[in-house]
Amino acid sequence: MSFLEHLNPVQRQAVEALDGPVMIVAGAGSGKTRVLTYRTAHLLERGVRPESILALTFTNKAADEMKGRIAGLVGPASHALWMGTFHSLFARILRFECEHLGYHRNFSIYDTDDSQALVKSIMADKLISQQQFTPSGIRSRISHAKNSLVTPAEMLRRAQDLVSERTANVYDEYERRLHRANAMDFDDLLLKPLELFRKHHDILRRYQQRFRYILVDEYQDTNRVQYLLLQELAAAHKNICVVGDDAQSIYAFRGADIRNILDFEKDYPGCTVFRLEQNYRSTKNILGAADSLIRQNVDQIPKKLWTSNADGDQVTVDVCEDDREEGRRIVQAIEEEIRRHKLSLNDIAILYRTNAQSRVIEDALRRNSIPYTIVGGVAFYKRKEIKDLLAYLKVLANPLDNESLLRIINVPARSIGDVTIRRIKSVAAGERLSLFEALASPHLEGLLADRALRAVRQFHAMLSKYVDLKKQMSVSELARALVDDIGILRLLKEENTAESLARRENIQELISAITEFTDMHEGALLEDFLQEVSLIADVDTAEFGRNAVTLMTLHAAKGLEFAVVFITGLEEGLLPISLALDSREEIEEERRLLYVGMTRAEQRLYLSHARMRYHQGEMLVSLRSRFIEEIDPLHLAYRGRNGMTGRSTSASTRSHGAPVRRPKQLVASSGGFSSDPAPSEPMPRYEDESQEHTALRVGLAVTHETFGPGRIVALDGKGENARAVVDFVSAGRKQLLLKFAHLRAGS
DNA sequence: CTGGGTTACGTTTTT
DNA sequence: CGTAACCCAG
Repeated sequence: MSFLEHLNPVQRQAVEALDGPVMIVAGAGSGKTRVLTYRTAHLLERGVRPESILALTFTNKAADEMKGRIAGLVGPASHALWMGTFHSLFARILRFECEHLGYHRNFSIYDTDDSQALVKSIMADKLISQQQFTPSGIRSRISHAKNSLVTPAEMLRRAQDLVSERTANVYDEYERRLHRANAMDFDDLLLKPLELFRKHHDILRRYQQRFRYILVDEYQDTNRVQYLLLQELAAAHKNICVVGDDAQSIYAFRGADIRNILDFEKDYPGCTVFRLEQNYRSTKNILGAADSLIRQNVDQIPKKLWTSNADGDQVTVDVCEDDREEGRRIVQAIEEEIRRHKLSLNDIAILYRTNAQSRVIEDALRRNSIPYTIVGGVAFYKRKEIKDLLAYLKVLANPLDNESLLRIINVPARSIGDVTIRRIKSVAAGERLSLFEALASPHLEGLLADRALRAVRQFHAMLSKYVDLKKQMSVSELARALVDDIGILRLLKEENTAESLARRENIQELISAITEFTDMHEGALLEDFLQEVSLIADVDTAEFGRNAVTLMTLHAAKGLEFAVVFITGLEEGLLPISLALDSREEIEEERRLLYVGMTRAEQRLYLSHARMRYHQGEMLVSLRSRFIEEIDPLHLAYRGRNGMTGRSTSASTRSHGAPVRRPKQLVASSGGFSSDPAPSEPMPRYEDESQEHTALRVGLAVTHETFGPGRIVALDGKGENARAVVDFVSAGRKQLLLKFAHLRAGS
């Protein structure tokens, strides 16, 4: 086997130990993905059929990439592998088996928003105060209970306080309504298969026989239910191989249970453990910095990660006045990176703790015409117009889906208001009908006003028509016809705002996505498409290919790598985040999160913090994160403001600060940071930047069409975003976008 | 019932 | 700051 030569001795052993339980403790950047792909390829070469291999990854994208690499090694057999996320693979199994559990094959998948809407309406029905208990709080308690296999009855029995009691109450009804709507939430996609396996031993045996080899990536982030599922499936043959790194466990908040990795040796006696400790990704300085940080954690498996890579530069710590300066400095550093190291923009990532932090950074990038892509944020499939259209399709796929029906019953507005909806609900409850059926109930006559009744009947007729049509049409034909019928494109066109036009494009994009899906999967059903979109993660949709800087949360960065990484907002209250400050365990998770971010970097790493930052519209003063103090200063180079180097004043007074060894290479700066004069080579241009406003300067007298004569007091921004602040003689001070303002020189 | 307008409110991370 | 819930006039 030729490809085994590309592995170091431990990696090779891990690839070759095919039978029996195996745990691979894989440090950051230690070639874990390579081991997983080679191991899978090795299994295939040994004659194991691809359908017998179950490989669980953290994102769909990771699965696709791995499939691609395996295809490169062993050819198209890789397509038949069962490779994907826990949620998508078990949803697939449920499509086959759910009838054993009393569901129809066309069941809906409720995302977090759908679940929360359901919780909310149950609370409203039960007259539970939504001020006292928030729907989102109750929803997450229910989810937590489900993942701990606690039933509503058990929860009620154990309830010590009012919240638990109320939650148990809602939980009970929640489960009932989900089932009646032929719907499953995210948790059910794992719980129901477990229930299935436990109730039907014959089915379990079938799957045990099918999946003779199981591989699990990112094992440190599995939760209890996932662990139990694996236990059931692997019980017969014990050919289970898990790969993980306790230092990169960052999902405890959603139930990931570190015990799964710590107890693996106990659960599978006689298992073989391999430790991948050589890092191939980062420089010595980056790895040393990350390692000195993670050492502060008490809960961890001791390990020594090392690298034979070059020393590289020290990790840069940018001390900024405020968040806007942080943005400016990142821009400067990016421009410098590109110029000096000949990197392209997609070698660069900017990471942050919370999505809200992206805005300031985006502003800075946009002002300087640096293209970027955001992973997550308001993802495509979470946009209103997209969710609305998907809700229509969900109703067509599963007419029992009440939540989706409620979402669209009056979208676009068709005169079915709150009162009407409440009456329809009461008819549905009285006659034990789904909402969809209730729309056609004769009992609505006399109960509803004429106008409302007509609207309801018309709505029902339209939906019924498409429920019938879906049997004859392909999914994409159905979607096109539906969009036409709703007239949503026309409505958005009439609105004719920048926003409505963007929405129009989004809807058209969704239609192309559906078309693409139907082209790729022959005979695909509506529910197959809906399942796919329900389970895609933000990272799955990110385009890393195009020439742009990548922005994302630290969580989303897991599993990725970049030549240059910026981690922003290293401040107390932000990283570690304020909500995590009161327990050691939570702070340790924050520390691991930073560790994950730092170990994404290959060549250079920048950490930054701001002394002041806008938080909910208010300027707040923040302290430098304790995590910076914990990093061995040998690996750090500070860049203060105004050319000052060393620690900022606020930090130097902290009692924690042991005498600091002077970093070797302090980089002096004057406005910029480079100690050597900037090369005369021009800055790279990313977009066509118009130079048409260069004649304008501060102090120049100008005239505006409507505001009349005035004088420029400030200029800001570049290209499309160039702005001027002008003092007008009669209209006062205005800020204008030059693109629109058409200022003329002279008065 | 709709739409405009206001105010209140919140913010961790995500399959 | 940005969104979501809420209120009121038509």
